[in-house]
Amino acid sequence: MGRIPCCEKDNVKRGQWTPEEDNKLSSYIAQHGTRNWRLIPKNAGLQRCGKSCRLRWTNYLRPDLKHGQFSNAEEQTIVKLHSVVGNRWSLIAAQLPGRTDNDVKNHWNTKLKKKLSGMGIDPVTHKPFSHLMAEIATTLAPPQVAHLAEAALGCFKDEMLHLLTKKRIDFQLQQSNPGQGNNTTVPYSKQDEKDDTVEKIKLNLSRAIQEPDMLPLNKPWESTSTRATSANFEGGCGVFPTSVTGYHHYGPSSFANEGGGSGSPWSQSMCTGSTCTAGEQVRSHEKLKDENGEEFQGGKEIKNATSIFNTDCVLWDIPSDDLINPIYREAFNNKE
DNA sequence: AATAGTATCAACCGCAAGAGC
DNA sequence: TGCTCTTGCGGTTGATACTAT
Repeated sequence: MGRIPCCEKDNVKRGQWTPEEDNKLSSYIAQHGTRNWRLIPKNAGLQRCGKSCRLRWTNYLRPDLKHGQFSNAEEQTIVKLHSVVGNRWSLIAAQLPGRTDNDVKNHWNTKLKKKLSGMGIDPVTHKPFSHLMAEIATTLAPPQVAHLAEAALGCFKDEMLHLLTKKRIDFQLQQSNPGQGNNTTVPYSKQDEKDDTVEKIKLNLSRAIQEPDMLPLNKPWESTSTRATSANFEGGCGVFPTSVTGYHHYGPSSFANEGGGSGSPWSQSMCTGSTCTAGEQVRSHEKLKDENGEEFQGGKEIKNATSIFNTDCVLWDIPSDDLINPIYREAFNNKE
């Protein structure tokens, strides 16, 4: 028979809230609190679903909310946290007083994602993807590149292909004009040229081409052994699995050593094709282990999200200048 | 000035897990 | 232990505002 609806939809108003409705809800909650959202609309004289009331209150009416633009510092915080926890908007929002998960999510989707993408950084992995894909582009035929770009970077395929096209030209120019190859397309292209990670990835890409189906389906982190291991915290810091190089460290070191670390720049995209995020890899209810080997659970169980961030391995308990990708820093400093 | 395209963000949806019985 | 209800979450949608042509 399916799921029981949370309320009688026929008798429920939907869409934008009016000021009168806001007043009714606010004054009711001021008097009675927020216990039992199902009853609140009834008691407050609102023809709304309880869920809708809760959302309106938490995302808009709550008196402690900020409604203005995101500050530079807030944006930096979002980017940093997203690089560690992925799309765990509630966790990120918990670090930003006055901001809701919806705010953060919207801001990420409408502004920050594009900003990073425009900077040549994959917003999913927070790694500069251009140098890697350019390497691949020099060795593979375009259809293969397109296929792999899609598999590896999912929803950023278009941006990637754009960069690839540009990069291929740059590389060709570089090769034909040695010494003049001033590649300004994307930051970090020089720094990682010898990165053996690239070689490893290329090797795996070659294998992927031979077995195209493996890309979206191969989810090693779902296997019992890998899953268990990947959920562990190494030394108290987050370690994410990669199907290519073992583990990708998503802690300060990987920022400090951007692009030169042991992790695969595309490991996260690789893992689920188009929609994988760090958050999906450390699912909210997976058991995690802290540095003492004690289990805890991510996400919803952690009512006070700061508990994660106040451990000995506080990823951002470090001066932001030491932590954040220099590319980010530059971009944020140039923030319009 | 009109229209089309794009960006923004409030609101909705379904799912999953916790709480309580 | 299992069921129901409630709550929280992340993804998605749609209305509106804004910009370009």
